[in-house]
Amino acid sequence: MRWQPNARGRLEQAAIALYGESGFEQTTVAEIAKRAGLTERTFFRYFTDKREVLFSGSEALKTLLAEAVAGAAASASPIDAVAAGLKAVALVFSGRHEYARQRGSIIAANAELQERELIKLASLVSVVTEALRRRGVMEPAARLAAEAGIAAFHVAFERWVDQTDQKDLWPFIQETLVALKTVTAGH
Amino acid sequence: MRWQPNARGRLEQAAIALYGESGFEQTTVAEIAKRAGLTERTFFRYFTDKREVLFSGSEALKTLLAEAVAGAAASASPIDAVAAGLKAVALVFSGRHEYARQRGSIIAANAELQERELIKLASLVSVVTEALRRRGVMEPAARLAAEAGIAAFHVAFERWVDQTDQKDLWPFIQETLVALKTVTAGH
DNA sequence: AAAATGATGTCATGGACTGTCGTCGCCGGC
DNA sequence: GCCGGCGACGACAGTCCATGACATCATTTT
Repeated sequence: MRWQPNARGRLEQAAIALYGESGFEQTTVAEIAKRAGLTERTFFRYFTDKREVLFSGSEALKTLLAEAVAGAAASASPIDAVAAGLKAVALVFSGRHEYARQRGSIIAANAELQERELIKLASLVSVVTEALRRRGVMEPAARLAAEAGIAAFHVAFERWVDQTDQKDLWPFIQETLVALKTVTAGH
Repeated sequence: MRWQPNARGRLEQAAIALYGESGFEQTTVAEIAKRAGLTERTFFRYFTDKREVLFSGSEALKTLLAEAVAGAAASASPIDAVAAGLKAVALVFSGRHEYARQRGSIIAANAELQERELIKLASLVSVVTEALRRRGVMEPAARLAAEAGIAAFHVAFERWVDQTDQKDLWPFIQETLVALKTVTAGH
């Protein structure tokens, strides 16, 4: 075999390790590649940019979310369909609390990474909006339900990451959705 | 006088013009500086990066928003205080519809710019959250009201930009807030 | 066994950003 | 009025991210 297997995985591991050890800005792509036993050029064949290493999972999340929203009970209201989607997403994170925490602290330390995180969340909003539209929800309700749901998810996720007791993400999302409902009601 | 006045303004004008003419990625900082009669190095003395030119106004928006939320009637609910803040912001955009449209189309054409736009919106969320906290609103209500309000603003702003008839932004925000309330109510 | 394929390396280049230092008008103290 | 500091800018060199073009070579196909 001419090359070691799983080049992508090695790059990913090397990158996350270095981002954690030295910080995102301080680590160069050349260093990542070297630790993975590859070249800088090869890094960019697997990841479009230095940030994308930390976000490659988001594609799978999009399809999962889209399908779960689409598959919600036909009788479910828009926001409940979104909630069903978020529940499916929450399941994926069970047992990944520690990973989410590490990744979160890397991202929290760098503005560029926060930008990327936000655009990934925005792409989730798009996907959910589209799924709701297919369920027959009209604009702007579809977009707003998606925005509200993803915002709740975001807040709930941060709260979940910031504590150690509760393993499951879903209860956090549920609580947050209820709180959101209360707050938008206006009294 | 050794140099022409208003270096910053000239850079801003040059940049926006070039971004509009040739696209954001295609225009180099060297070109911008040259058109402004300055050097690349000077560009980076005024703007932290190539994108920031299009977002320098957001700082003023933050303070305006914070003060308007803080200054809302003491009896106002959290979401109404946010709405009061958004109303103040909306006023700023009266008469800037055309500018908003141009700027919006530049941003829509480039993912990096969308990332920056999103982080600026996120910073508005932070500011509003903080203002609500000072009003005595507890977490997570403060954060959620801020997220919901800014999401509504975002949606309303896009709708406002995408049409030509209605000059005022505020009615769009009002409608969107009502729609959000309906959608989060869940039926 | 020759040819196509695919993963990687090598080389070269452009462009964003940064550090450093030099220049030179301007301004305040004296 | 002279002088030294200050502020705004230019000049220059350097780093790193990112990408294109092409070479290499094991594996697979035919």
